[in-house]
Amino acid sequence: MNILEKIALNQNSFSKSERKVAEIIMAAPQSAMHSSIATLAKAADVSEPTVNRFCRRMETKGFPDFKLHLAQCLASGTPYVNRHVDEADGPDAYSAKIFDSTMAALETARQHLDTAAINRAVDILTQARKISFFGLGASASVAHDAQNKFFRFNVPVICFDDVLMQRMSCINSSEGEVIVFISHTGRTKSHVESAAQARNNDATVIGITDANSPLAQECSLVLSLEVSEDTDMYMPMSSRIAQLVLIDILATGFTLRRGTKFRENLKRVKDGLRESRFNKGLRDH
Amino acid sequence: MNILEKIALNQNSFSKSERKVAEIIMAAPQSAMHSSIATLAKAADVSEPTVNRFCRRMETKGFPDFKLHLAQCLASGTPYVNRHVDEADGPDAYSAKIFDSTMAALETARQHLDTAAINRAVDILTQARKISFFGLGASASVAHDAQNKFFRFNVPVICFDDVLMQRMSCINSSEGEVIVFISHTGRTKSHVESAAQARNNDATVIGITDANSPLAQECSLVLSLEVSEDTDMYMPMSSRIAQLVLIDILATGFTLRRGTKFRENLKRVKDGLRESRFNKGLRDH
DNA sequence: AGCATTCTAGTAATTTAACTACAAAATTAC
DNA sequence: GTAATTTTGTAGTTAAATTACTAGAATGCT
Repeated sequence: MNILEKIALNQNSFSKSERKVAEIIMAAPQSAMHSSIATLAKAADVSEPTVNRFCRRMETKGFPDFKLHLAQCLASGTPYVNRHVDEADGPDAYSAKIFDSTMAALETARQHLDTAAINRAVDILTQARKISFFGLGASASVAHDAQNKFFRFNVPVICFDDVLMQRMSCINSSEGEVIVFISHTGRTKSHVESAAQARNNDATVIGITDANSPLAQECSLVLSLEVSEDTDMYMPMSSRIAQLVLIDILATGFTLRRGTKFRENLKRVKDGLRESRFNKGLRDH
Repeated sequence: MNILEKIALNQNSFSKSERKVAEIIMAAPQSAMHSSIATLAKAADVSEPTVNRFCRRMETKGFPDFKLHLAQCLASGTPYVNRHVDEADGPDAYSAKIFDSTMAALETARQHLDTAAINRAVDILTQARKISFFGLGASASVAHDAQNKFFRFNVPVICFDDVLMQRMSCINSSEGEVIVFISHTGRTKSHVESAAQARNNDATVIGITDANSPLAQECSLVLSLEVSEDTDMYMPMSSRIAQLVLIDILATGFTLRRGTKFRENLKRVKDGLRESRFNKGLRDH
């Protein structure tokens, strides 16, 4: 937890002078960071040891250490203590909050990433005869994106965002095929059933989903994304982004595994897009 | 520029003792951050003022200030100075690097965000009779995602990832319609032409694209995303993520503008998804 | 209500860290 | 090889942070 959040959280349990210190810091963390203990104490109208005690209560070694913590949590842009979008927020506020919560989600996702599982997934994908990506709702666009990425690798890849097509595809699946199910909750009935079907046909099933979900039970390999509390107001936000980054990681692992020669393919695809562009066309859409 | 990069950059122009200091810091920035000037001086086998002078040369106010800078650049996880994926990288390394570069991209995107433009875009979207999202290639999945989000708002929304459908749709467009073109480069010929067509029919054209592109010229409003150097190896990565976050921001702005009552709609949509789930179904896919 | 106990805050003293001024050594230029 | 300049270190100074102790406020108990 970052230090400003911690201050905000404990605000109730503070004593009178501690609250004064907290307020001064919260009001202008940037300037608090650059103040000496004496300056800050004067600003909060308390004594220096009070400030010091405050720092200690926040589980830091002392004032200088406290400033380091403060610096770290101010490092990434706006110090929004509360990442939840509020009704009264203007464009500045809600934009910053959404960026904040997205980045926080990515940070936790990174920390909980199981690179061994990723490595195994890359193994499986590189050896696949055919790769399918299945997603529904918000996860459908992630599946589309995955298709777009793996399509460039010149491997048979397909993407379905439709329950029936997914089911049919699973019924006809066979050994050597890899099916990647993308689902944040892992509780979509049709996904669970389709995954079971595919496993039955000896296809390999990879789940990008919650580790403790019914879908995870049916998978040969689970890539779980621990995303910090979804901040979304009734909409998937951070989870989706984390899934996309995971796709990027898998795609990168894939190209690295395939070696240098293979990467020339990618360049060809990219160059091939040029003529559909107005000059300067060096990048993708 | 972050302070570690700056040190790495100036490494050549350092004197003998300065280099010693630099090396100690680069080798263990985390511990340097928590050291006193005396400890660090001893570790580098130089005198204290040398360390102090080093800090000043790095354009900081002194040692404590230097430590703050250090803290800030160590704040977001691993201090990978080089974020580019290397052939020799293992799963740990490339995963970390992709997370790093994605987050760095979001950080720059946030800093360059034009919230006034966002506010205007929200204005336009809330008043639209019909909203269309157009994307091709990697941007197609962003368009799909946008559709998924705005669909929940119970407004007429459509998404095309096909050149011909996009063109036809533009030909039939009229006043009151809003068309959002998503394109990283803004140089896709068909997009530019379709946008011009739509403008001709008095439809409102919003571009999520490069501000200095041909497409931007044709737009009523441009939302540009300044994304730090794309780290991708022949594939779009960070740009896409930033676009999605922008969609989240627009969607959030939309719901806020529509007010509390409107938000009950969203809850209904969410609750409606329940029965397609195995118990515990509180979230989207 | 009054006394005691505990918790809180401030003063003053101490310790520690950071910085300055100056001098010596080393490097470079001529 | 000497002078000039740059680099580095020593010693002293100042400032900042922390500790120990004491006064005051709040709470609890009889």
